[in-house]
Amino acid sequence: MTKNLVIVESPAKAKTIEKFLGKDYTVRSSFGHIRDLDKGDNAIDIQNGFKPNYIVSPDKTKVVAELKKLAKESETVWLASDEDREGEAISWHLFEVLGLKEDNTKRIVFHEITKPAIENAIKNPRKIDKALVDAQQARRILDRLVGFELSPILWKKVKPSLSAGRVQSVAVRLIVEREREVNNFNSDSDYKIVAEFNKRDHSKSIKAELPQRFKSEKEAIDFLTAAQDSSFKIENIEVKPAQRKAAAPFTTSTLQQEASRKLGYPVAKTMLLAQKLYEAGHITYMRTDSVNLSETAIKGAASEIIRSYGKEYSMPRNYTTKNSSAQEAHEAIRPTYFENHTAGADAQEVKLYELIWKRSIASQMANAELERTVVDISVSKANKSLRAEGEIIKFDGFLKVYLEGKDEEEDEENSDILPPLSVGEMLDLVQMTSEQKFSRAAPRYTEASLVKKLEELGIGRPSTYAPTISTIQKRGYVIKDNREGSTRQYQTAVLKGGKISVKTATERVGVEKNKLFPTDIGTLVTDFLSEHFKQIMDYGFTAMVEKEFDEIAQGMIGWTKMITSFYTPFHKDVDTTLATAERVKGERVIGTDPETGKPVTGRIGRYGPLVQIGEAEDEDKKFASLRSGQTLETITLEQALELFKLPRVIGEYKNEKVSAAIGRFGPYIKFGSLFASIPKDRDIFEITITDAAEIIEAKIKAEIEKLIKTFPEDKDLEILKGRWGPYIAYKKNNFKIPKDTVADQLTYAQAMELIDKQGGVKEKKGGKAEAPKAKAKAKAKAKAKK
DNA sequence: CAGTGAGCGAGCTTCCGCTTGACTT
Repeated sequence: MTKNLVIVESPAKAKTIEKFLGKDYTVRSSFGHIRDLDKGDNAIDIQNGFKPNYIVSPDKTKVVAELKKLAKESETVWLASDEDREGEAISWHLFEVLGLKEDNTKRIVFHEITKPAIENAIKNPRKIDKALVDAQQARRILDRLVGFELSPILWKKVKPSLSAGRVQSVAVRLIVEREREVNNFNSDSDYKIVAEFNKRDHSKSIKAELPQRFKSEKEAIDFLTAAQDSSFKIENIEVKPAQRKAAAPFTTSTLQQEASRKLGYPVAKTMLLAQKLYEAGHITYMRTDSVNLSETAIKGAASEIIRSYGKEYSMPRNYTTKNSSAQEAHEAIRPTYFENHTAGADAQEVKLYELIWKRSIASQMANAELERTVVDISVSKANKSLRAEGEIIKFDGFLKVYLEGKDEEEDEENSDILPPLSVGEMLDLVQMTSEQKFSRAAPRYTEASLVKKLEELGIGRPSTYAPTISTIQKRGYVIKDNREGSTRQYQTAVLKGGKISVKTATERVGVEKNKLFPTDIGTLVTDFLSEHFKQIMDYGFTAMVEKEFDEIAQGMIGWTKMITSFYTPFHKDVDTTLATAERVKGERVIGTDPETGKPVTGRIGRYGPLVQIGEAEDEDKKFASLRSGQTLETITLEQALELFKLPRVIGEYKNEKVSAAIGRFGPYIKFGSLFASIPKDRDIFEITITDAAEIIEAKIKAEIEKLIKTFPEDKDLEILKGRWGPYIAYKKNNFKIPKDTVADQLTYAQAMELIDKQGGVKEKKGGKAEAPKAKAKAKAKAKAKK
């Protein structure tokens, strides 16, 4: 029997709060939402005012049963879910499902998990805000309607199992459009002049740059020629104080960006590690859009800063959230205890904690005081001056612990420390260089920079950024990929020792690592949706409906009215599209095959993008799959024709035919029934039989080494060596071997016991990726029999 | 894991947001 039952959303939070409240209070968690729209077609009764049919989520039945029991035994139930739209809805669903009574149910909210905040909340209970709940219902229902009416159109018109939605479809669109920008970008170039001078006494050197750039190489060389006979004089020195301010403490989005820039973590990894730090009590909640810090936190940071760095480094303050879509139910992400400079269970957690600690501490530290110096150096024979810039730090302030990273490497800044200089001083030229510089297209998105963009557009929430990124990759709309880039020539000219030498140099361009690229399906679906559902694909759509949700929350408009006025025209578009739109295959004429004179076309086939020689009705038409990194939109005729040169027979080895081709996992060599991947540094078209033999032998050796042990008792049982060390393979299932067991000494009985302990052999479920493949195989076999 | 690319066409897929485990390679 408990007097008070408090329900929060997260179990870690429940644990902390229970400590604050004492023994009269039992604190439990709902583990987020407990109820959702039913799965199938009867989730929303559209005819009947969009009446939602909610069911308790299958994985929540246990939690709900327990909460129900506790609620019945309690005098008062305190609904303490988050203070935002979703949190209010969670409270309402709890009220409904647990069968609570108005007179002993109290709704409370707090933005920070501190004792005063919670005590204050208990003193100021209120009722469930039904208008806010309605806003959430509108949000939920709109998302379901959009997602579950658009996706089936894609199944019919593009490909089965695809998906579309308010958030994901726009995320893909961003990537598709950025890719087109990059591919259509016409780079132009100009010429940058940099110079290095010595002081007359040769004590120090100074780097300077011409602030303007020249449009042509001729102008640049003319300038160097003028400089050849010039003298160089300091005309002006300007010294200005400047300040740098620390960045605000982390939100989910900025944490993901910074962990990506500084630690190279994908967003999902950052969230996983942050979750662990949170559960261990090291940091505050990691899904937040707020930069707010509690008073306790600000005080804690200040005393830690004073203790570690001194009083002059402390500058307590709070930040305001710029993003208007923020709901601010939580604090910023910060260490729970600032005195812990390090925390975490493994190296990766430790690094993330350190980042959070530094960022939070820095946000409470003094501004850095700088002194910027700008020096103008005249060139006597030219009507232009060079500029040298220097920066010195007078007081480091927050820079002592932390500086925010940047997304793009900018041109190297010449903000060195300048030596003492005086106006009128003459300088000696060491050398002056003109270099051709090319303009760059907007950079492709990384996972983290896409999150940043989505947040700017108000699309998605802290809890969904990482899942959205993973969904659009899982659906095959987007892939995270690398590009080796290509070389480009550029012109340079150097003036040194009174002579000008001109030369052509090369640089590497277009190198990409872990960037998001659209696939052909992603491009196709984006174009299709943009054509038929302009409104949903509009970058401002979410912001617009958010405004309406706010109006619902303020009681200015009923939620069914809002949904009706959205749904009526939307559903009409759905019907029209279903009835009139052609099935899309992304067909494109690439060119003509010079050998046969037949057209070469590209399109999306059942198994992905392909190129074809010959018309559809041609008996002898030929197909070839595109290689990874190639797209229908950008493939050239030359590249397409290349694809038909495979599979290629290399020769014979040990009386078996050896051929090379490209499969799902890249280039491979086939030798009898053996497949061996071709290493990345070998070209599939140039590989010789000697190279092939080497690869084959290496593969055979690896296959033998892979097999650690077999058992006479059961030939299905094998001990294999995998990427993560030894494991047990049995009837298509894999099982772990405990670390303290020596794999090659396992007996049959021990192995079977391990299998049993780990749940035994299960029928392989038709996983999403597997099912269609298995089906295709079965079909291919059926065909072969005929 | 790997060479297909239509077609009989069953029955399935799918959204966004709130939370953690329970899984496997």
